[in-house]
Amino acid sequence: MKIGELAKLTGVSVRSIRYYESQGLISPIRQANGYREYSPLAVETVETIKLYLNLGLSTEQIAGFLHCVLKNKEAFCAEVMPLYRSKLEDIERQLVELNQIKRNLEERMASILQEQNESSLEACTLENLE
Amino acid sequence: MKIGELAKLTGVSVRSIRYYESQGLISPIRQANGYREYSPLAVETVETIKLYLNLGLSTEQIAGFLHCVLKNKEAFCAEVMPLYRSKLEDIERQLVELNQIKRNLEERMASILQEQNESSLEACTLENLE
DNA sequence: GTTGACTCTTACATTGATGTCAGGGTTTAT
DNA sequence: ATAAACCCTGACATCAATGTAAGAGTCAAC
Repeated sequence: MKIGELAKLTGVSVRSIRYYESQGLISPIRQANGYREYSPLAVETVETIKLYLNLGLSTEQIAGFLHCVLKNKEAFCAEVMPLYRSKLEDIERQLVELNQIKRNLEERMASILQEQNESSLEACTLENLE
Repeated sequence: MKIGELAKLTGVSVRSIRYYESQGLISPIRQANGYREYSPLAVETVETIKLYLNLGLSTEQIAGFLHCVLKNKEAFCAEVMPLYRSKLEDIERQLVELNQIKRNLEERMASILQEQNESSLEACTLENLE
């Protein structure tokens, strides 16, 4: 099949499929006219790439084990587990950082609201005294 | 003071201070020789910029309220609270997304470990039968 | 044989704060 | 007066996947 059809079948843009090729993730043969020709298996390949990209892995990381996981179960690809571990550590670091920022934001918001309340209380008191 | 001194006092690189200026966050006067001249108050300005950057706000957003918060308490700067709210929403979206990815990763890791365990159990059984 | 729908390659844009470098002026201390 | 240390502007690089567009070739249908 041609690249446009592969794009439709997978929901991935033509641009992205060509990019995956430039990163060594997929290698279509070329027809006499220069068009890329994909086997039906390419659909699974692209779906697999999508899956790993959605897990936050980079194309470079995916390139390291894609061949293996297309032929075997993940459990038999030794490269996968260490990547998952380090990705998980990344994510946990990001979660810590985001939660820290979140707490800081919430504290600042709370203190703004408190100051505003105090101001309106003052105002009310003044009004009451008048 | 000159830019190098301001950089040392604040721990912010000269490059970044110039960048803040290009974004309209700080406006030193120029000496006859073209050098930037900062008042002592610039230290507080840069520290304040740092604080908001660390909260994840962009220089563009900071530009919208920096003048106000340098003169008043945050609670009196109407622009601040809406920004905090939308930033908090951003962060909560990111937390949801990261947690989703984390769960997916952990599931995949668990199933890999399980398959590997099953494999080694099989192996052991075979050995025992020999 | 012409038009429309594909395809090709190449290349720039996106995002945003920061690093770094080049080429050139200024100041300060020796 | 010279060297070291500073300052200036301008510009490119970073990260990474994707969008977009130009200019050109191919193919199918009418």
